[in-house]
Order: sequence, then C-alpha cells, then structure tokens
Amino acid sequence: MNISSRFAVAIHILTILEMNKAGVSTSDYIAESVNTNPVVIRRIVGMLSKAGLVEVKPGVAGARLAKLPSEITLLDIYHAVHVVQEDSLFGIHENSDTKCPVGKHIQSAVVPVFSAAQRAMENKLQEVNLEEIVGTIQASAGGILSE
Amino acid sequence: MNISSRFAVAIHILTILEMNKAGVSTSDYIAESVNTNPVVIRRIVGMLSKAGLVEVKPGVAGARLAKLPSEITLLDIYHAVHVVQEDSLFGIHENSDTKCPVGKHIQSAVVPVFSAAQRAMENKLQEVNLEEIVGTIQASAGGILSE
DNA sequence: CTAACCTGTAATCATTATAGTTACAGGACG
DNA sequence: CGTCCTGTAACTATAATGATTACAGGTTAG
Repeated sequence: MNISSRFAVAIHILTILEMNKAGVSTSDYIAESVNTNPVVIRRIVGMLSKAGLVEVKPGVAGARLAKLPSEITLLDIYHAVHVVQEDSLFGIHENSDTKCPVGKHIQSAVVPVFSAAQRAMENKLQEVNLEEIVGTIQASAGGILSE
Repeated sequence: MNISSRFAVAIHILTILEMNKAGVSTSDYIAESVNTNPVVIRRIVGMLSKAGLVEVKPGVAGARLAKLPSEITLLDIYHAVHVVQEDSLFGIHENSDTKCPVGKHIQSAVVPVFSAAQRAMENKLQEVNLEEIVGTIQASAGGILSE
C-alpha cells in the first residue's frame, strides 16, 4: 500500500506553475514534464482549483497559483488531492464481535493511537511549503548545464 | 486509500493472545472475536510468527506471544504485517522527464520530506506497546457487566 | 465568425491490493 | 487411527489507481 502518487504529482504541478510563471502552463505542457497524460494533469489541477490553490478557467490556456508559494504547505496540497480521508490513514476492521471484550473495546483502544500517528505525519507536511520545494530544486538545477 | 486493516487485526489478535493466555487461542477462536474467516487469521498469525512476535506450531492448537506485551510495540506489529513498504508510504511518480529541471529534481526535493513525515508517524507507533493496549481494554471492560 | 486550441469530464481499461472463501496437505495427539 | 489444528494454494469479488479515448463547451486569434 502507499499514498497515491497523485500527491507527488500535485507538488510537481505546482512547482512548475511557480517556476514557469513567466510562461503559460497548459495541461499538455505540464504533462510533458511529469511524463503522463494531460487528462491526469487536468484532473489533479481541478482538485487543486477546488481547494483554492490554483486558478484555471475553462477554455483559457494555463493555470496559475492562487496564493504565494510561501502560503501553500504540503499539507494543503495533500488535503486538496484527497489521498487520505480525514482521520482514516489506518484502516480498521469494522465488524468485531461485541460479545467478546476485546472485540468490543479494541477500536476505542487503538483509534487514538492511530489518530496521533496520522497527525504526527501530517504535521511534518505542514512544516514544508512550496517555496522551500522550489528553492531546493533551483539550488539543484543551479549548477553548470542545469545538471 | 488507507493502510490495510491487517494492521488493526494483528493488534486485535495479539491482544486476544495476551488476554486469553490461560486458554487456547485457535484461529477459529480468534476469528470469532474479529468476526472474519479463520484463514485470514492464520495468514496474519503466520506473518507475526515470521517476525518473531508469536509462536505457533503446525498441528498444535493455539498461538502464544513470543515476547512480553511490554516488549512488543505497535511499530513491531506494523512492520510484521507489511502494510507499508520500507520508506514508501508516499507513492512517487517514477518517470518524470529529465529534460525539464523540475522533472529532473522534483524527487530529490520531495523524498526527504516524505521520509521525515513517514518517520514521524512510525515514531508514534513505537511509543505504544501491546501492554498499554491491553491495559486500556481491561480498563474499559472492567466496568459493570463488562460493558 | 469560424477555426484552432484549451479545459472539464464521462467512460473504458489494465493493473494491483485487499479480504473473504473453499479446498486440501500434513503435523499432533488422545 | 481419527479428529482437530495449522499452512497454503487457488479462486472470487471489490475497490483504487493511472492511462487513455472521446467529446462538450468556453475562448480567442485571424
């Protein structure tokens, strides 16, 4: 199991929007860098748009960031693309036998731990914003011959 | 997406082994509390056995903990049942276009953040052991009429 | 105004993981 | 020896993912 690459691709898309803000970033253009189908890009951009991270208009070429890169955290992106439902990173088995004390109480014993673990992960995502990702890439690409 | 309920079921199983250590916990017995098929239980017990958390012998009824409950963390269980591959909680898109600076460097910019987030989550799991889970359940079930 | 281009979205498909189930081989033990 | 148990293979249904084709409808340059 792993969290859908939709999340990683969404970060990729937003990074392109920022680094190509002088140009026009169409879904075809982005799809080429990500190396996937333009429809996949449009679907994800649609989610980012609904979350208010991006501005797009039907018919009008290109998408733009709706906020400053420093105002967009990875947690915002993660929530925007719905890769994990609210408070359900960990699947639970629903139908335990309530006649057994373990079956009856296992969920209430385990759920708080799962929630805490999920929150710890999400807090890490909140600590990083798009500006930092872009900065890291520019530092890497800044060398000779854009290596 | 979410992490397979195999993890939650594994915790359930180990809790039963501890709380029923006076009796014999066969896969049929456990399956009744979890409310699933005995084969599902045997599969998970097999993984717990390979990880050294549980002792079982073919033909001999029942499984037993191979360690003290205080020595088994939720992280041990999580690793035992292989619900998440090593360092790959977050899926990444493999084939970015390396001719684009973003495509070329996005992974190295994002992977450290993903790793840190995953570690933060796993650290929370390491902070809780089976003894604490059992204690919580016994406290809940300790009331009148085992409510 | 229309042709070219873009976004939005439905529909389909292959792939993969999960969870449940049946079936059966082989060990253990009264 | 017969019964019960574990270990597994095999099959099923279900769901999520990612890629793709197709097309409706908005926008704009010429």
